[in-house]
Amino acid sequence: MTRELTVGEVAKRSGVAVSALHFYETRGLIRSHRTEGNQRRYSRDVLRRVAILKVAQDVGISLADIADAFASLPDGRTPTREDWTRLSTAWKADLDHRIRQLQKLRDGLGDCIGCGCMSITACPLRNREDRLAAKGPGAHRLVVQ
Amino acid sequence: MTRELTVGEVAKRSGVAVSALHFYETRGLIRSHRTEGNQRRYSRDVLRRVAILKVAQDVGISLADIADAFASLPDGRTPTREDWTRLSTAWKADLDHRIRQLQKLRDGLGDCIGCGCMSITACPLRNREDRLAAKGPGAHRLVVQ
DNA sequence: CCTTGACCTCAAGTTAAGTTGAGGTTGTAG
DNA sequence: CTACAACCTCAACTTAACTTGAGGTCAAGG
Repeated sequence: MTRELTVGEVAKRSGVAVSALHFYETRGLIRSHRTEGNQRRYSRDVLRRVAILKVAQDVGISLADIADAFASLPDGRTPTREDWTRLSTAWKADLDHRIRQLQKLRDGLGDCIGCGCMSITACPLRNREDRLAAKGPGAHRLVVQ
Repeated sequence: MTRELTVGEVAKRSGVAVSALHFYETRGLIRSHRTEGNQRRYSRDVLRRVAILKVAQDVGISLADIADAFASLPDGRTPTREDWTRLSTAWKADLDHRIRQLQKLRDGLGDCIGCGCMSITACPLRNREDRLAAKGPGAHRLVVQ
């Protein structure tokens, strides 16, 4: 019952495609070992990894950043409660930050988009507009759902 | 002083690259008219459009969706306060929704990632895990910063 | 007039996060 | 022992949102 899982089983249980699991593996997000016949076998905690991966991804964290966070998890053994807690703490700060940003935006929009305040210097949107000039052309922005 | 703007000026003021402005134009997000010598000229309200575009993009709204929203803006004339307010209202609902989702996630993570509750059926993460199987392989997810 | 910087178009390249397909192997059920 | 589903690898394709480059035009200063 606490048998190891095949890719197909993990795919079914976690809701991601087999090809996505292969891909995550190349990115170091999950690991597996192989049977005699070269087929992947996963230990059960891969399910938790994938679940957390998806949740993080949904809130706009890139796979690269998730990989960085996962790097703090132990390599050889199944993560303990403490290991996950460390991650949780890191995520929580990030989520708090994102929530604050969204709230700022929502409130800024409520006050500003329709208010005609583009002409006054106090408007967040207007500020944004002229301040960002410094950033100039840069790298691609990420994409998230 | 209320002269029209060149691409370079808009780029500098709005903090996006000239190439990005060209690109937005092909996507119908902004418009310009041409001088005798075929150079673009923008009316001042393009600055507001771009500012809002970037803000919306930052919170994870795709250009396609932004274009949809912008489609409700008047074609010929400069948008009025009412026009922007309509947009603002649409954004606000979306932002509220996103904020609620993030909060749910943050709280869920706080309770769940480190709690070892993967084994009990009440855990949001665990539920997510097995419920999503229905979705199966699907379209790409978007990417946003 | 000529140079120099800003513009123009169009095609091709880039990154993220996967998917799709071809060609071949494994494992299990009948 | 033979189907047939599930697995394997590797290369190529996809989408979003741009950037980069090539090859050529426009405009303002000296």
